[in-house]
Amino acid sequence: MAGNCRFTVAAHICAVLVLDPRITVTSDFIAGSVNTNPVVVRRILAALARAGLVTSKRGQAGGYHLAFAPSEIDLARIARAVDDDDRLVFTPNPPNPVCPVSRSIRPILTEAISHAERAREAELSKIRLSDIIARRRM
Amino acid sequence: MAGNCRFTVAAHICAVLVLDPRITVTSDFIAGSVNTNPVVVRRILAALARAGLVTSKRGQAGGYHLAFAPSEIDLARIARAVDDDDRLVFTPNPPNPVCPVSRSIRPILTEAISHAERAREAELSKIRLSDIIARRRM
DNA sequence: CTCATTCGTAACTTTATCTGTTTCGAAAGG
DNA sequence: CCTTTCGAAACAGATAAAGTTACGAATGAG
Repeated sequence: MAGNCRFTVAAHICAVLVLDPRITVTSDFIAGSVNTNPVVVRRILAALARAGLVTSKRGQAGGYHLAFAPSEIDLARIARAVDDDDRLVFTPNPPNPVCPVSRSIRPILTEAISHAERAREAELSKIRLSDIIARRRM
Repeated sequence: MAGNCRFTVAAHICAVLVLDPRITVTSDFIAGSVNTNPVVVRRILAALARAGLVTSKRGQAGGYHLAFAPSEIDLARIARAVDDDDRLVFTPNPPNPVCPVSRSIRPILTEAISHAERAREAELSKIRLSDIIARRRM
């Protein structure tokens, strides 16, 4: 698996939190919707909380809330919250200083990849939680 | 490691092949530039050959050639050749049919991710091998 | 105050993937 | 014939993700 499900699970979790914003939702309830373990859900929610997208409360009647209106949270924000910032894209081996390609290719590719990631994020930012809720089958 | 170095290594390999298109380059030589094992290089080259981007010849004076002019190969083409098509983005667990979010979120996210990937590819396609060679330090 | 509930987090297992390596057969040519 | 070189399988080690167990800390109900 050269990837992970954190982004889609995080989006799913956020969508559940939107369903009825008045209710404090427990990780146990969300785990039922996502069909996984509550600790897995709490791990994702911890990342979302670190990014300021959700708030949490412990104890009885505790659980999670969205920190923003559904129209203020887009998919790019969710992706940034749960995606690993420094994914390995270059071999850890040092470049061969004798080879002209080796000497110069990294900054060129770094720039290209950075532009590509920005384009990807821009596209994800077009979809907001409010759009997802509007399009769901009831 | 939630990722791999195949794309950057593949781009590096292609750039080496461009250096002098008259020469048939061995995986051993390329491995020296990339600073890794020849078998690793051949694995990447096998993917590039499957995509039709390079040709190979066995035996003495054997090795690899680009199948197209450097101006006809862009980074998106290289990425498509070596990237896993069906990366895991959804949890393998079945959706919970009782939950309205669970029932409807996958197609919505699938579409959003597909648009985002298209935007990423479009950006990568702007850089061609000829651009990379033109920008290298000699 | 006590106790049940719930989050926060660490630790561990299982599984999957990537990279590197060894090995060997097949093709190609000197 | 024999060296070179690719093609591909097989394996080890490292890393990461997902799931699970466990337990402490916070919170509020009674």
